[in-house]
Amino acid sequence: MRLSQMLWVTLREDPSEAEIKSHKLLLRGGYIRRITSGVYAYMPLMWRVLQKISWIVRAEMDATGAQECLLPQVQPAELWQESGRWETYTKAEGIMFSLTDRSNHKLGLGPTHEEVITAIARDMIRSYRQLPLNLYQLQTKFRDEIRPRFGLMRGREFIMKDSYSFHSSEASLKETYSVMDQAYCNIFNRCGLKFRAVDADSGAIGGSGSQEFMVLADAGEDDVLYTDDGKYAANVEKAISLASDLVPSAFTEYQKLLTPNTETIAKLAEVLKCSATQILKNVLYEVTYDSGITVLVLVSIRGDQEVNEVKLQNELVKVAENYQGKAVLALKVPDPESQKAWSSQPLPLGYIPPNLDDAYIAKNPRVNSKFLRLVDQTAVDLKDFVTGADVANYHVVGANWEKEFPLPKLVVDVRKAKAGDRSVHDPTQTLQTARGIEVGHIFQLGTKYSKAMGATYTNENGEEVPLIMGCYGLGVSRLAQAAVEQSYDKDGIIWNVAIAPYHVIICVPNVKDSAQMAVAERLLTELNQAGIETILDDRDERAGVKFKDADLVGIPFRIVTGRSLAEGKVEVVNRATKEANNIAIEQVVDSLLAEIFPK
RNA sequence: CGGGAUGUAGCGCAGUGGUAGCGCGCCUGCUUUGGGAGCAGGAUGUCGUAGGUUCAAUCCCUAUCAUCCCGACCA
Repeated sequence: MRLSQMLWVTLREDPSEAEIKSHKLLLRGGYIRRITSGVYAYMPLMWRVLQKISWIVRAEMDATGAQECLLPQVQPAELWQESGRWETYTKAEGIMFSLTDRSNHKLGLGPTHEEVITAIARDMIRSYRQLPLNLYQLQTKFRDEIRPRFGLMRGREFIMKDSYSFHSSEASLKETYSVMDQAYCNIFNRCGLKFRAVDADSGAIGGSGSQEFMVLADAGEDDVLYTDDGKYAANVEKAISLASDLVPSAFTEYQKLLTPNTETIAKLAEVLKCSATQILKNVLYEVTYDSGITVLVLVSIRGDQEVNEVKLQNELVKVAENYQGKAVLALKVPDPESQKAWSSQPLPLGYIPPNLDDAYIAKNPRVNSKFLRLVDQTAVDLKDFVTGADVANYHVVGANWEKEFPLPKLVVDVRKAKAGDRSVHDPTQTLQTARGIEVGHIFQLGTKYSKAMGATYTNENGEEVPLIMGCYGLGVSRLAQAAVEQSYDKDGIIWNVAIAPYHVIICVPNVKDSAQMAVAERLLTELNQAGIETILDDRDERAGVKFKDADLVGIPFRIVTGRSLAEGKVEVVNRATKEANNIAIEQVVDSLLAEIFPK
């Protein structure tokens, strides 16, 4: 390929729309163009990178015995209604693009493919003899994200590898799950990424065990907690830890104290000269179920701890049937405006007790007449604690469960683990924190979808039972940008050889010098014939421009057919190290073969 | 969905109640040819869109659309 014939435009300055380095570099390097929010065109260089990653993914997936297929992007609402996800994926914060066809049928653009694959499995898998089975596809996914951002990091249209496995036993599922775990590690290693596998929440996809693969980078959207011994790593959404020790309370007598201007725990602890661990914090949430019922949730938790909303949401899903629902549509901390909508009188914000009276909300038909009261495990052990007095500017001290306040019946773990906490597996280890970009997520789904959609097979005993499933996702386009986020310098991108759009770029300092061009043409042919993907910068530009552009796009090796030609040599420069060597023209191919495909 | 910001040439940005400019890029010519060259000449704009105020609006007002950022943050 010759650059003079390629549609390729680099930018000197950072586009104002980009915030993080990888996004700026991909735009400046002419790799991507934004078409609308969260939707990008992949230009020729980008497409080569994506293809490289795709081939690595295919190779590793095929090696596990998985089979590639291609499922439809246009999916009927009926399938999603069967699984129970149509509502949660299209209403409220739902992320599925949905549409209606000419005959008034509802359709959705596939954000994921559990429904489609389960429908196929239901039709095609009849016997345990066909199991286990693992199908995968590489395809564009559509998700109407609440807030697309950072270029390919969170797009509304993106490329994903997803696979789905089917089993006749939990043991078989776990075996494939662990094979996928290994395959993912192989993929990320081959792409040259620094990553970490972490315990994860399974979210709306559902199921039991799940693990995320995080590319470590400060621009990542996820917080990862881990221990230095390498034995524990988890997404903060899922992470567990030991809470700090409870400081015994000095308040032995129950009394009500005037505590003005202590709406926050920090101020209260300062005024009362007590530890935040002795305070019982009562946090109000507003949850809306898919049944349309809104419930006000009062979470009591130790003052020094915070609520993990993902864990809280999982608890709320467990009790959804009490409110005729199956799923949570929205969960939020109500702001003063929405409080007005349902409270009969102003709430004593900052001074709320765990037994906040249902009378505040009982008269409003728009919300459930009673608070749903939850208490976090950490708060159950509190003695002689401090909490709100249900009146502005007053707190009570020396309070106890079942004496002044009834202990809520629902005891849950909704505590957010944080850096510095002691680890559960080894209390001498403390949790460290890092930012990560989620590029892969593997799940043990179990029978959630097969049961909902009636995907069964006949087992050894002649019984008809639901298929046991696993699913495994990998963000191809996100991985590409994550690789950039992890590997660049002041001059531009530094691609790993395995996923670089080309291995080598030949820069001709002066295209009007026929000797330079002749050598460049010869090397272009020889290198490509040797399997080294090479591009020739034959544009009529000055050398400096070509060097800047070559650095910006990050091709791993640069050949310069310049002044060293006098000695029958060309200069070979390593993009990552900037190391330059003059190598005899005849030896260039062998030398680069050794660098690019080391034994 | 809430909050904030921005829409002016391909990109980055100025600017003004009297019909618009800078840098880079682009085109032509000459010179130059190892780290985004120099000189000379040139082209490019419904000033996001729609209303309103005004003798006059890119500028002021209203609405709308788009894009980006922050938040779904704890009593």
